[in-house]
Amino acid sequence: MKEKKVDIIAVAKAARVSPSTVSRSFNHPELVKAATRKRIDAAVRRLGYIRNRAAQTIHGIRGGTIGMIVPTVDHAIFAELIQSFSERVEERGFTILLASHGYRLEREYAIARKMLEHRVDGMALIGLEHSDDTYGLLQQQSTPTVLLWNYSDNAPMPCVGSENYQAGRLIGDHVVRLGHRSIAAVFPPISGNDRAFQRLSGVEDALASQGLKIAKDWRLETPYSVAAAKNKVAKLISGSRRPTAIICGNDVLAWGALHALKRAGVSVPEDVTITGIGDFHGSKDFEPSLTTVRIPARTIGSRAAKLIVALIIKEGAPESGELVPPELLIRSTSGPVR
Amino acid sequence: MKEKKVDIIAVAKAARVSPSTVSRSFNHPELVKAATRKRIDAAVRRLGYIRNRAAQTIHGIRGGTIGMIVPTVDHAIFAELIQSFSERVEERGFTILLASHGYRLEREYAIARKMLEHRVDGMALIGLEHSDDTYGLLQQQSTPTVLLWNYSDNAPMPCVGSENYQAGRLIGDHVVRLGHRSIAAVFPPISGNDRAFQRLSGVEDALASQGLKIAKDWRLETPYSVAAAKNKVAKLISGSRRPTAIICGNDVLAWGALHALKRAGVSVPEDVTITGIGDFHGSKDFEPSLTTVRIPARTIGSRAAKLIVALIIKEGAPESGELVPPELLIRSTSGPVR
DNA sequence: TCCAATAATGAAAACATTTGCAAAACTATT
DNA sequence: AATAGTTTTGCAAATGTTTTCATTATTGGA
Repeated sequence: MKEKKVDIIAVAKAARVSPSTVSRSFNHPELVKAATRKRIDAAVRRLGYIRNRAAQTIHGIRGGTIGMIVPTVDHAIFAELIQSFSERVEERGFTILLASHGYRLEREYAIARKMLEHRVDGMALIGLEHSDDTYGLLQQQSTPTVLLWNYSDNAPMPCVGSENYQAGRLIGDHVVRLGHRSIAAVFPPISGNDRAFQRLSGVEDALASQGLKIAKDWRLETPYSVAAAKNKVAKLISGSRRPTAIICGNDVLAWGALHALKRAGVSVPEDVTITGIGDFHGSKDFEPSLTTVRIPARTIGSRAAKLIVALIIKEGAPESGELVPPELLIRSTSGPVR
Repeated sequence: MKEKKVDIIAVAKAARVSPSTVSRSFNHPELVKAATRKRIDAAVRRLGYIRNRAAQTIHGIRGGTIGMIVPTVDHAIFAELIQSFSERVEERGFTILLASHGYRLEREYAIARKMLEHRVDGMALIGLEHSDDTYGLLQQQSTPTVLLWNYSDNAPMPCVGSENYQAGRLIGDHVVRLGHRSIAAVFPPISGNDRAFQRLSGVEDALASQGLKIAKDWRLETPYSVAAAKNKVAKLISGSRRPTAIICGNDVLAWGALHALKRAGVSVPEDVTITGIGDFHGSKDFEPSLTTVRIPARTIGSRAAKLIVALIIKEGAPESGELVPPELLIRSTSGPVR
């Protein structure tokens, strides 16, 4: 029966002050006498009062939420990114409103709109490829936005990330430098996924610089999963000709490849070189330890968090974004062609 | 300069109707004439108007957000859970407000409070172990809440998950049934982690039923990471005596163990049996394929989503929660003691 | 003790909506 | 053409806060 709604007025009554004073006691505590404040706090506790952010958001006050839209959360790499981003952003008093679009860009637009309805203070999107509608929406509302994961000098909005092209290039160069000429590639579908597309371009250009090319039937496309990659690669190596190197679009696919090879009794790197991209948790400790390109998700996440917060509270923010360079990690799964 | 704030009144003016009509056209479209609605829609588009959810939340209307607090997002298993939960919840028009507490229960309370300030429509927490304050808060505010991941008949709130004790028991029984007597365990820290604690209890009871016990120095505690587990296990097997089975608290730790063993040239399962818990993506396709207990994260996530939505929109919801049984998966890393 | 500062509080307007109720505009029926 | 009914619309009050401005209380000199 005590189900009376407890709002700031109820608190005011209980503390025998006016609502204004209660409000002030929250937002500008230095303006209210210590004794009064104590009385108010007591009332708050006694009544179990919880402030209504919605009501203050209405006054143009920041709500303290940042919208984040990712393709999916259950890829190791996004999970890492989300974690570091949200940690950093929480430290500064923000909470993230998270949603996933499953690689469907129209979904992304719809979600962004919804988040704007909730009056998020800022937005974080993955990658540089978004629908014109999405870009238009964000621009028109002039919502502080940061693009994560990918970096490009001429991105339409501040971005923090690596050049995925560069990552592909690094690994491609490494592989050709080892003398490989029969090279296969295993990549995720590239539609709606500019990261994958650019990595692949980087790899292709690296090969092309030596006049090399990936044969059509060695250009495998598989969903992001160990199982799928393992399958595809198992089939690949059972063929009559076998590549001497398999470049994978990310570490998860590389793990799949490694398992397929182990199962088939093919030794790595003696018989086949395998490479990944990403340097996910676990890649270093895989046996054999995976050669890959490190794209530092945690660093990106926390730099991006810092940037978006700066943009939101406008402290002469560097609107430009930040390039976090990828790094080639030569470990045990790659070796000279025998 | 067109920077005029565009609110419902601006739209009303542009469409030459009253604000009430605009509002109605959004919330009860059937009450406004088709022609008028069209005019309003046009105005909305022209002005780039975006509704202000905060202003409607104030009227007691549901905001369409569900708060979700997890220990961390970058553990494979939570990522999977979050993904399936959020997918299902988004289908029904909700968005999740996500935060992580890093296994610190006081943080969880603070976050929960903040989410309540944002007037989330419901809350989702991981596990059954929460501070009294948190439970009290949720109860007092009578916020629809669901506890994910763990199930217990006498949980104080509806929960959807598996009995982690049961999971531990299954794997423990399996291992002793294979004849193992020298058994080691590798588990994550159990403080603030009731899941891990219960799994371990299950395992211990299984062993105890045969009069077995895990030696103190074979009871390894390691953070959730392949690297850490690999390290610990490498040290373990280099000792003079070596266990014939290593039970790991989750699949990630088991992967670490497997890599350590491979590195040391110990064969699995001939020399040592390894088991995990969780059945994460990739465990089945590991070489050798990991024996584990499946705790179906996706199923749990989507059932929980369904439940919380039901609780929110009160459709005679089954307040009780749901038990999703774990399942023993005997694969290639476990075998009879030699 | 009185006055001027200064500190603390309250009243009322503002914020962007929704909604109950009443008025206005249509339709159909005679 | 008038009436009764029905559909659309607008007015005004309400929602839970914050904030500006004015008012009251307190304090420190003289």
